[in-house]
Amino acid sequence: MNKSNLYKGCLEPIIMQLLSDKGRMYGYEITQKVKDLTKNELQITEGALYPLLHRLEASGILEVEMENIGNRVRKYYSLTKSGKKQTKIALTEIQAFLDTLQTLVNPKLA
Amino acid sequence: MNKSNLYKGCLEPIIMQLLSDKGRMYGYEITQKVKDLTKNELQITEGALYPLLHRLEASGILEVEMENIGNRVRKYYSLTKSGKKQTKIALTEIQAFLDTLQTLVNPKLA
DNA sequence: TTGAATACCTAATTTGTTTATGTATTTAAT
DNA sequence: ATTAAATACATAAACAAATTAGGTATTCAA
Repeated sequence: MNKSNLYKGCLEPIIMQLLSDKGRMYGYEITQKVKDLTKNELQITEGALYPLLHRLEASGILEVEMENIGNRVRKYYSLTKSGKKQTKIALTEIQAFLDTLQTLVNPKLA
Repeated sequence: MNKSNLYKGCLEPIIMQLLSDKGRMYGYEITQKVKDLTKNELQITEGALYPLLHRLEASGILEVEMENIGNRVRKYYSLTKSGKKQTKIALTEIQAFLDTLQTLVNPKLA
């Protein structure tokens, strides 16, 4: 993540962390998991999620396995080897970003 | 801040917090202060800052005092009464947002 | 005297969202 | 049996908040 980006791109590390934790997930599952984990605070919209998953796949961070569930197709995403490396970096960066924001927004806790 | 906004609008509460803390500041001073406080991690661009200050002024959150420093004009911004109320709300919201992100990105610390 | 720092500003562009819309299957309720 | 809600994928248009790039002008330091 570009450090000068004050805000954008939090969705990407969130998804990378989840996949790092769960091994593999499909899109809809991710939306539900985030909704669950955040007690409905964060609702990932599909319009944000699916294009992002496609971008991460195209850039070699994620790989996809199709699975047939009844007559329905489910697309399971997981981190590639390269994706795992980049996840470590991304998580370190977003953690630094959150720490920075935290001290700015609540300097008493600094 | 819209809770479903995964990212946007962190600059706004940062500025509100700073003004809440310092009483009054001018634009350039804000950029330098943030740069300082974050050890060069966050560089607020003027293209983001000035339009935001103008928006906050237009919406009655900030008020402005012009001051002549030599031949130069400095615009000091401070929170209005209404702005102070909204700052409390904004800071509570961004804190919740940061906590949420924190647990997602590092569930071990949850 | 010249470049860097101070101090303001805006327009065009980029980017990552939301909103809206679509398809189709499966499950639960009436 | 029928219908609504949930599951599961997807994309296009619109939007908002940033970046980039440009501008003006003063002050300070080399």
